[in-house]
Amino acid sequence: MEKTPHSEKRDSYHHGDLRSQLIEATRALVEEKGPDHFSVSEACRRAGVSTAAPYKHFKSKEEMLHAVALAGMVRQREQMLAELETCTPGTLDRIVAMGRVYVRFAVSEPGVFRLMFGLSEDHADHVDLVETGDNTFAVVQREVARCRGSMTVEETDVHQAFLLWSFVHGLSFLMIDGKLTDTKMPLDLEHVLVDIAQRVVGQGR
Amino acid sequence: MEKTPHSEKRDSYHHGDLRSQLIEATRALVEEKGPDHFSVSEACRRAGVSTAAPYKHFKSKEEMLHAVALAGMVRQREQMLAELETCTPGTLDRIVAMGRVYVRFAVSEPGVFRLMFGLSEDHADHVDLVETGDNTFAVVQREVARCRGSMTVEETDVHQAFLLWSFVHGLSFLMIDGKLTDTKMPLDLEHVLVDIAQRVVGQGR
DNA sequence: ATCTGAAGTTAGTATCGCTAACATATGTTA
DNA sequence: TAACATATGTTAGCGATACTAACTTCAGAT
Repeated sequence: MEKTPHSEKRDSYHHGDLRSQLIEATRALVEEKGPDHFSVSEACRRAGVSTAAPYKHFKSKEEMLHAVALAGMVRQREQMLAELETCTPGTLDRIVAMGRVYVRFAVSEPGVFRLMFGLSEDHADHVDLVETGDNTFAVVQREVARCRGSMTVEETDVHQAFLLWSFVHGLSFLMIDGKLTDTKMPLDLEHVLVDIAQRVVGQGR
Repeated sequence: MEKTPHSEKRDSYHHGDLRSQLIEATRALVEEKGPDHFSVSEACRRAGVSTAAPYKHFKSKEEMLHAVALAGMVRQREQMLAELETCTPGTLDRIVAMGRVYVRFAVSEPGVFRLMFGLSEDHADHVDLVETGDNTFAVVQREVARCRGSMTVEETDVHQAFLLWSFVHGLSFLMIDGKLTDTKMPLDLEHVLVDIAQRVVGQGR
């Protein structure tokens, strides 16, 4: 009674793992075609089920995309924490590392990144998305405070963390939008990240 | 033989001004429903024509959205140049003013702003979009150079202009995505813009 | 052994993007 | 002025899509 991996034919009427396989199919399609050209039908074809099946697990197309977006935020956060492990505490290195992860994620998963931020969906009413985002942002704030040698987050830390976030967020979008062709804007990412970290965190205020 | 304004019934078989009215209807709908919930049919209803009519003027839905995006970029650029008129040359004021316009545009026309940047469409192959964007960016570079007291744009100016652009771009997206609820992040936009301008342009490198 | 509910299916609806074929008006030219 | 060519509308229809309703399958609890 082997379970069906990916999109192969089932031997049993029930699928067994449809929800997570639909999420994976959705994620893959969002990357391949872009979030605005994703279709539920195609995800169904990949998962090898009828087009009505998803509605036993999600109440709409939007909810499927939402699940993918949430998984993306969690992944992004995990990558961030992992990268932090490699840097010594209280240094600018850690700020730079977080920015590197942010941009790297956007570039390697532009479809999901757009889902997480670029869509017109009002994310404000999706509590889980907001919470995960806040959670990640809190990590940045903490690191900024530590650069100051403080263990508690003050208002200046929030301010600086916010400047950093805006910057890497914009940088990520510009990169995945192809606004930075190598010809007209040769970009040394590492250099830029260090530069901005110094300008923002390196000199207080 | 009065021409039909907006979506009222025509007295003649031909519309007379369909192309521009479709663009306007598209723009309005993109704002109201978001770029991802725009439909050609609905634009047709607004313009008071059949659903096949647009295809005499645009070859696809994408091209309609593209036209709206382009118009948006032009509008944004015009607002920028207008605002510059009000500031004395060679001052940080001008940098701040451009940032203010950028963010203000995004906030007041989030739908169009997302069309201009947030979509997965590969804008790189739409020459007109790229050119308009480059054109606007060149203005920023020039202003940065002038802050240095130089009339010619050097590499450092390009670098700094790029940092500024990334920042306001990210800030704009975070704002329209509702990531900055007033409660958790009370944002004094003007203060933030001045701060970032000083950090980036105010001290060379 | 039966019942119940979760998780599939088929079939069908409304909407959408787009095309083909046809209709109408307008401006050019004989 | 009449005929034609062209631009710009229309209707009708196709295939894809999101979603629902009603039915089927199957596993687990009693």
